[in-house]
Parts: sequence; C-alpha cells; structure tokens
Amino acid sequence: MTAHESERIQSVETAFEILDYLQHNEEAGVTEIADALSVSKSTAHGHLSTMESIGHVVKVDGTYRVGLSFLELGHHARSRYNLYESAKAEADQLAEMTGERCQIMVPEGHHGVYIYQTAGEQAVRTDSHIGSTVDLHCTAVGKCYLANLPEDELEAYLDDVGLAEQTEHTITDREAFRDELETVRQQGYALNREERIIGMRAVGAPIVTDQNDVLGAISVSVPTTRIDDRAAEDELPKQVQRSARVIAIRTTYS
Amino acid sequence: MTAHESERIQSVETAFEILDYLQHNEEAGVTEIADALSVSKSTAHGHLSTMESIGHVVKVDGTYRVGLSFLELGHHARSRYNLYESAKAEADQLAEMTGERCQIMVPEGHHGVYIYQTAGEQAVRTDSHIGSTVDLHCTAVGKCYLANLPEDELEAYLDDVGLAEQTEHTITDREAFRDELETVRQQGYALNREERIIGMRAVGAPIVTDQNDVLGAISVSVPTTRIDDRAAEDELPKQVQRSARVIAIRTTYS
DNA sequence: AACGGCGGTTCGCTACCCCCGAACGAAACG
DNA sequence: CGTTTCGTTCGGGGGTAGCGAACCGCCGTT
Repeated sequence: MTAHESERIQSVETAFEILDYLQHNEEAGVTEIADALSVSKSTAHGHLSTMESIGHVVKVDGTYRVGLSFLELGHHARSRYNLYESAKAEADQLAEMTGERCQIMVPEGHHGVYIYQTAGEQAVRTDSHIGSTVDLHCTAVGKCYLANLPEDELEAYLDDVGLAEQTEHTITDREAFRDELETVRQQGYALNREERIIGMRAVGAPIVTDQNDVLGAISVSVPTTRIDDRAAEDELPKQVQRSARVIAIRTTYS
Repeated sequence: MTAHESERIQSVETAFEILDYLQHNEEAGVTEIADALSVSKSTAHGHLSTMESIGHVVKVDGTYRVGLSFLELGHHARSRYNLYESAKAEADQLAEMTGERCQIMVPEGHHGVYIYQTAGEQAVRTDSHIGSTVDLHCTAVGKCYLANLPEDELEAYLDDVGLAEQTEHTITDREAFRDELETVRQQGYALNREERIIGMRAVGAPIVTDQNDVLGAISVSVPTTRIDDRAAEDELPKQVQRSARVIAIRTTYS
C-alpha cells in the first residue's frame, strides 16, 4: 500500500468524514457534525458550504444532507464494469427462480463491493445492499474471487487483511482457509455456511473470462431455516454456476 | 443562496474537480489530471493518494479511477426519497406498456435529478441517465414541478436560473413560460415538444401528496418519429397521470 | 544491454489559507 | 420578553497545502 500517512490532505479527509457522517445520519446540522468530528463549528460550516456550492451537499430547512449528485458518480464508477449490464438481467432471473436474494460482487482494493442486488419473493432483508463493501474471506462471492487468485496475491491479501472472525463459523485458520479455497476451485462454486451472519447461508460462483480472469462473482443467499443440505449442495450450485457462465459469455461478447 | 465565494475551501474544491475529471474520463494519470486542472503534479498526487487511502479512488495499473464507494453514497442519498421505492415498479410498468423510456425526477437545488430511469422495448438511447441533472424549464418533469410551485419560489427560480435556450423550441420568454405553466396546472400534465433535444418529445405528470406537496414527477420520452399528436395529447397523458397517482398513493402509505 | 524519455513519487520550503475561538444574528422555547 | 440554541461571520496565527525540483522505476528504442 502506498500513500504514506504524511501525504494526506487533511481538509479533504474531513470533507469526506463529513459526507460519511451525513450518510449514516440522514441529515445533520453544523453543530452536531462539528461535535461528532471534533472540529470547530466554523470549520464544519466551511466544508459544508463549500460542498453545498458544488452541489454535493444540500441544505433543507437548515440541516444538511448528501446530494443526489453522488448517484451519478456512483453509476459512472459502476458503468466501467461492463459486468453490471450483462449480469443484471441474469441476476434478476436467478432471484426469481430461487425466490431468494441474489447479488453480484466485484473486487475492489482488498474488499468486495456489491454492484447489484435483487430480491426474490421470499428473500429476507439483510444489512447488505448495492454499494456495500464486504470482507472476502467470509462470503461466498469473496471466496470465489480469492480461490482464483495467483498465490502471491492471495498471500498479500492474507497478510494485509487477515481472516477476522465474524461468527463462530468463520474460517480463521490460514491452512483451513487454503483448503477451503482448494475445495472451491475443485467444485467450481463456493458455499458460505453462516460464516458472516448467523442464520444465513449462500452459494456463489465465480464469473471468469476465457483468459481465466475473475471479473467478479454471483451468489444467492438463503436463510438456514429454508434450506436443506441437498438443495444447498446440489441444485442451487448448479443454477448459480449456470448463471455465472451465462454472464461470463455475455460480458465477453458485448 | 448563501455561501459567499470567500468561504470556500480550495483543497476540497480541487478534490472534487479531480473526481469530476475522473468521472468524465474513466481513468487518468497524475500528470494528465495535473495538466487538465492546472495544478502541480505533486498536488494532484497528494489529492489522489488521499482519496485512495479513504477508498474513494482506486489505482489500477498506475492509473486512477473513481471508486465504487460512491455507489453506496449515492444510493443512501436516494433512499431518503421514499419516492424511489414506491415509484420504481410503476415506472417499469409504464415503460413496458408504452415501450418507451420512462423516468422519475425529483427536484434538488434548482435542478432536477433523475432518480430512476427505465427503458421499454423500443426506447431510444438518450444522454440522460440515473443521477443526471437537468434544467427544469425545458423538460416535462421540470415543468410539472415548477407549475406546482408557490409564486415567490418560482420567481426566485426564474431570477436565479432563467430560461436558457436549448433548442429552437425552448420557451425562453418569461410570460410565455408562465402561460405554459398555467396550461400544465389546468391539464394536470406537461408536454415537452423538442424543447431540450430536437427529435424528442415527452409527457410528464407531477407526483403530488394529499397536502399538495410536489414530491417529483414521472415522464415518458418518445422520439418524434414515433408519435402522432393524438396519442401524445390524449392517451399517453392519461397513462402517465394514472401512474403518477398510483405512485403518490403508494408513497403516502408506506 | 545501455540509453533516453515519460510518468509517478518524494522532498523541502514558503506563502497562503485552513482552522480555531469568539462574537454576532436569528430563530425556537419557556 | 428573556434565554437558549444553532447557524453564520470575522480576524489572527500556526499549520499545511501547493509548488518546483529532484528522484526513481518503467517503458520502448537503438
């Protein structure tokens, strides 16, 4: 990782801290933000009015909110991954067929980002949504990605990020994790057995090009109350893998 | 408008200028950005590495891109408008029925922003997409909004923004524009007759609550080659208005 | 394989400007 | 009507953002 700590521009950092605060609090006033970030009121005010003049922050009734301009920025960022356009319809179909929640993930800087998510009829609500970043080691999509990584990059990932325990089922042992990835490679799909959230399982498959590049992964999440082992390890993987292949083909020829 | 020009924080402004540049250029290097924005290489580098460390910018193969983190920010911003959730399905349906392009707009700071857009079978591609900001005076959705504004706010809008000519059909005369808004109020829907783009017409209807607040507007865009005046001024408006009413009801009871 | 050019990164200095604290103005509350 | 609270404005000092130059690594070239 580059970016020596010294080379950071403070005012830019606080600007984004403010946006971050606004994101998690819907709306807020100058004083509230200043207190939360331990800066003076005038500083917070300066940042807010600067961002307001650009249009990235909006003031309604005296309180500030993040502007809709980020919608455009986010969509532009996503449009670079032509995976999105080719995967959307297929994900919808998979969600409808299974009735469950389906998501598309791409890797970005040692994390995974859901670039699409769609819910079938019986899908349960989760904490993840479009734009969410998730750890790679405890999700089906993440393991799909890591399993297809060259050895040295995997090593770098494990050194940098590690295998933080999310639930009692999270694989935290390095050797066990390598074994798990080997299994993923052999099966061609990955399982998540309550490794991130108790009560949630998932089946994911990697989306790979002809040149064996992993563009991302697709997965279906199912609550444990609604899944039996046979379906989880037989039918569902087949469906997910089929979708992944369709997406891969569609992505390369577009 | 508050925010005296003096009260702006430069480094924050350039940070967003860099993001803006990246948005319009997919990817770029330090030197390229520095030249484009007339700042030194080291300055550009400082900004980029700062934003990279936060995760808002990503470096791949030595060139920088906007990060997917903005997807989350954008979606959060949109989720405040519960209009989105309640309007999405209805817009899809309208697009499918008409076969044309359909969009949902909300006002934000003297502009309109498309928070959703969906394309029917025969829909043509346009320059607008989710997150686009558009002028209010030369779009069907915008006129719907302006028509429902109290007089003083409309006055303020006209003073601030004006009626810039986009095509030869744009209404630029202030009196003519007031008349147009009066027509919109009486009909309950608005037309766009190639006022923003030559070759494109649109029909829009306001989404209003019981308390007569205008939450936004919905519209259908149709190329002139495929529309006869009867449909444009009879059937289509009815459909759009129906959708607008459905959305309004769904929004208030959710 | 040595060379030259290009672009990204680092370094040190200086002028500038960002941050702070305090004062002001304006609402909302009792 | 006094009081509190919050947003906004103002001036000064310390820090820092920005610059230019030097450094370095990666190309393609000869």
